[in-house]
Amino acid sequence: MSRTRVVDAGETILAEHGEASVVGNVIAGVMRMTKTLLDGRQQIVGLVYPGEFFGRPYSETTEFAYEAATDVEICVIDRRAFESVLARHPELEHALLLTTLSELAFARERSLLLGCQNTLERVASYLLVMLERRRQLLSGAALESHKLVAVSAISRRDLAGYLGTTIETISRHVHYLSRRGVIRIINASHFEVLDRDELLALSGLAQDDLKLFGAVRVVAMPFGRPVLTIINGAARSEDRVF
Amino acid sequence: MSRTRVVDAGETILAEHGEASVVGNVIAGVMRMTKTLLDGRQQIVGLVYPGEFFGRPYSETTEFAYEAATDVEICVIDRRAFESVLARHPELEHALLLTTLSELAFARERSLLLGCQNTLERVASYLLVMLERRRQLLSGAALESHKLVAVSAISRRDLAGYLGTTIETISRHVHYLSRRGVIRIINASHFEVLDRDELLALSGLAQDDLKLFGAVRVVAMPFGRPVLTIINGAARSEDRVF
DNA sequence: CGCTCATTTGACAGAAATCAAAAGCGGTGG
DNA sequence: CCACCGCTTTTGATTTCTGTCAAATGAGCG
Repeated sequence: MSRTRVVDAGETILAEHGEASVVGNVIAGVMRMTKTLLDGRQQIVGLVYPGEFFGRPYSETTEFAYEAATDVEICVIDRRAFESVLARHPELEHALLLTTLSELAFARERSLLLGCQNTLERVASYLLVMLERRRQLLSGAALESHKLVAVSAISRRDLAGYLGTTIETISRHVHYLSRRGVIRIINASHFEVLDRDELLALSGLAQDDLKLFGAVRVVAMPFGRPVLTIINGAARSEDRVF
Repeated sequence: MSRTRVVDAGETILAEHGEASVVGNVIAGVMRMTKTLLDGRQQIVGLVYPGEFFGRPYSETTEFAYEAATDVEICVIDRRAFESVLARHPELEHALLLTTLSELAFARERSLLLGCQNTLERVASYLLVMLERRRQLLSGAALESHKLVAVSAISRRDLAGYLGTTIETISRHVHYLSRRGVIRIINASHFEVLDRDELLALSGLAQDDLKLFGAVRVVAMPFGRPVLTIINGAARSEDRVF
């Protein structure tokens, strides 16, 4: 029922306001979800990481575009076929509900970021999230606590689009954090976090706000080759529903 | 299993990062969902209108506060009791999934508003949404097309919090729209839209973006007294699942 | 009628976008 | 191995938008 596709960076998988023909999940690489204003201004409303679900079930059309932010390997299935699988497997539909509820909480968390954090706070928040993501991917044992490296998988341009700012502003703030000794710049996409507490303070977020990033974000789907499944922050590999 | 409560404007129904003890739906009035930064800055991440569902199923804690933006009448049920109802009624869980998917699309639409629309565009977008909401509530026959009145149910302060701006900025833009003849100010919360096309142009949104506001937002829950149920823009009253 | 609170209007300041130029980085080919 | 080219990132100067502070006006209400 499903098939694997490799898509080059920049290619569109589903167009904005187009037919919601397929759903699927990302195997490798990162997808971006974008919305565009009439004059061309564009906002990245979400990023889809390996193991995560993408697409729009139960709708004929998409609300935003799904594009490859990096070269991606994805597994796709016809949307209607997927819906009929869900109808036959309530436990899978339940899993999708849990994922969607988490995504919703996450999307609303982003309202806080875009609505009332300044750009320095946004950069700090992003670094904290990248750090958290990395800590989850590496299992507890493999993670040396003194090597707190935040890795940004996407281009600076996409990062700016995601944080609702510009590449210039991000550059300035990253270097400001470096000068203050909060981070060490390894290269344009790798940052060693020297003072996580300070970064948290600079983000303006409450400790509890970061818990959100450890929630269920991945739902193992009944198709595709095994992907990393993350459930409540505990990483397990090689999970497969069917 | 459920009970009706009346809550005064300003009261908190569920606290941020508190126990997600109950879920429910709004019968009358408007609730706001808020998140607060450590220094007190606050963002309204969502509004809950009559007939709409609120609360956080399948989580022990809330990600944001639910407060009464106006005096509200709500119907509440213990969260765990609700979850067990869902477990026994897959069709209800399915309905909740559809609602959650729509809410998610809506939350992401708001990322566009907060991330790359200027404050005038946000005000224009809000007026268009209020107009759309009103057109849906009034059935086709009752709606005189030449009376395009956008009604804001919430205080100016809450509106500012929702649009990620200030009351002063909103005031300036509303009066600018009035001077340009795009709207007529009836009073602080009622605006007659004189030129909907111009408002749409000023919002920067594509026509299709507004369709989103006509999607399923209400799920009839198996408790509470009958509420107005809106399904795909068609208003029906007195619907009840049980 | 006067009180309180919300809204409007004005002046000003600060944050961040924009525009422009320089520097850095990576790949290619001589 | 090094020079060259194109692209991304960084840095600087300037402008614009919008938030902040403060005062005036208006609406609602006892």
